[in-house]
Amino acid sequence: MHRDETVKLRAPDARLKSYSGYRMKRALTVIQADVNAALKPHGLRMVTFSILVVVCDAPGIRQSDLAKTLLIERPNLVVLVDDLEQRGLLRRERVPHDRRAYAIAPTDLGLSLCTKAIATVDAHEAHVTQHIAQTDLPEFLENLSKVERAGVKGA
Amino acid sequence: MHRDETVKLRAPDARLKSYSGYRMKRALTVIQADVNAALKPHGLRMVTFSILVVVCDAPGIRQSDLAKTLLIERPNLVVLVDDLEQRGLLRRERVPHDRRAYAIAPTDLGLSLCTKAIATVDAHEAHVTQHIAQTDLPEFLENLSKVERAGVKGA
DNA sequence: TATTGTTATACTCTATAACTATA
DNA sequence: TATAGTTATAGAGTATAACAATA
Repeated sequence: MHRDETVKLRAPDARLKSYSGYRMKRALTVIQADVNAALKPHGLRMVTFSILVVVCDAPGIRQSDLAKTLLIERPNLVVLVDDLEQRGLLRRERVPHDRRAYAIAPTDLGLSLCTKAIATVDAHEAHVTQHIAQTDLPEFLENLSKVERAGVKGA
Repeated sequence: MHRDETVKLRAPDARLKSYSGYRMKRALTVIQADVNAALKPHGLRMVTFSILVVVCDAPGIRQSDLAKTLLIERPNLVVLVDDLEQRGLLRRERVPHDRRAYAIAPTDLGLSLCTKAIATVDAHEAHVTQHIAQTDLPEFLENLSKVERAGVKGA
């Protein structure tokens, strides 16, 4: 075993750690796998959970507004809504005065699943942020949004 | 135009915004597209940049340690290293006393590209964090690592 | 038996062009 | 002309099983 030098060397990614994008990617990789595992019993992933929550919170939202809200390209949203619709969690209804558009609304099944899934994700969120002081949490969340706003799409 | 109600309504994703994973995903989507665009002239993406930086910073690192460091599955790393090797940016060298392993080292070309790419990404990082107070930045980065450590893989 | 690098594979995510039907 | 939803497609990212060579 020539490799264990006892002396603790500088981490190979020490330089990368100065980049917020690198830290964010690592953190997200870990907790997304985690939340997806937590949502699996509900038959949901992080994306489909997000869609369900928005539709339950803003029933009748247009599909295109849903895409804009979640930063999902419209073509990619189609199959996701298809999936949730086929499982009876939400419905595509026609918009009265615009026959191009669809209003997305939750079914009773969708609403009840949403409530359960939210409880699961809330518990998970508490776990994820356990090492951050409660008082620092709002600032942390706000800083994440500040980073988002600094991107080209937000500027 | 029946839809503009003048009254500013609650954002449809208001509830989702209480989740760090949701905010992180949004922020990362935006800035990753941004940094990838900035790295494109160098022929690099965020992943390949990360690999190059680690290899330049820890020349001779084993391929498997590189994978562990960057949270990349070994099979997925192979093609990435292939790409950088074929472009003459790094080399696979044999490890003296373990003929299974490869030590990855940068070429002169790789070292010089790395220097240039780091300058690009440093400038980009300054832009990304422009809305965060300088004094808050270390805490923000540390909180991202705290989230990572809270994940199953780190606990 | 375990580990290193590899191949093959599959599923998800992201992004763009182009079509249709409406406006 | 422009927009909403859709189809098709391609490129990335992520994950697992299984193999050969070596420890």
